[in-house]
Amino acid sequence: MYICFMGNQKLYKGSLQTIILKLLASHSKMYGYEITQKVKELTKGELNITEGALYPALHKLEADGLLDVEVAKVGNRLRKYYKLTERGTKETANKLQEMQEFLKTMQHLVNPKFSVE
Amino acid sequence: MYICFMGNQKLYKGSLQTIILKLLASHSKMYGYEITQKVKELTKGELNITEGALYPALHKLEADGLLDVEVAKVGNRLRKYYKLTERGTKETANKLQEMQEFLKTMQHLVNPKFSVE
DNA sequence: ATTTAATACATAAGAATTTTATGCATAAAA
DNA sequence: TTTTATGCATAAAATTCTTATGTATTAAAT
Repeated sequence: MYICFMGNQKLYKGSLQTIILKLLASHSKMYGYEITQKVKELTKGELNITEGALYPALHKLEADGLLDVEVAKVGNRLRKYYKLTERGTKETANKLQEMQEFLKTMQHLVNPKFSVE
Repeated sequence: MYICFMGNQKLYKGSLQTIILKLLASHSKMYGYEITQKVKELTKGELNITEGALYPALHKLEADGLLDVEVAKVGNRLRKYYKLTERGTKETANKLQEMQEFLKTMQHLVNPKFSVE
């Protein structure tokens, strides 16, 4: 199921990596499907990460040495648990700082209070 | 000149249209180069809109009926002044609301205060 | 009992948006 | 007088995401 009904979904472009890293900084160990559900929950359904975006992103973060993977078998089903590497932890701090900067800047740019300057 | 040295430039992906529309809502009439300079000023150099992104974006907004264009000759040089159409004004309100929603959601997602839930 | 929905992974084609790289031209400043 | 700033434009490549599939197990609903 890949229902993306939100009109502003495209605003999230570029922030997926940061979201994943932040979640793993908070939860220490998560698997893909769990991440999608947690994001959906935390955003009250506003953001639905699709598998087509999530899995390639996880693979890239792993390839970049920011995540370690650990395969687990639950019942008869496969799970891939991801967690931050040391480098991943450092990079998370950087990305979160950049995100805060971005949010602050955008907040200022679109602030209804500022008019003609 | 297309110097984009900011590391988090990619976070702005998807928000260019909204930025342009908001500026035109505040300034009533602007030309392309002016927009790049105003954004650079307002963001203290954090965001540098490149021409390769700006001009196609302006053309698309015009094609979508959100902007009207008016050509002016200043000295011997050309300027294309853009302003919001009626539809553009409505769409700006929508996009700004979506942006506020996005910023609020992201703020919550990356808030350092929230940890394991 | 059996179909549907949820869980869990994956990838590939296409779309959208942006960066990078040019190109042209005028005006101001070094 | 060469460089920088102003002012427009487009095209190739990169990036990132959506959409569309594919496979398979488990739980829930009919």
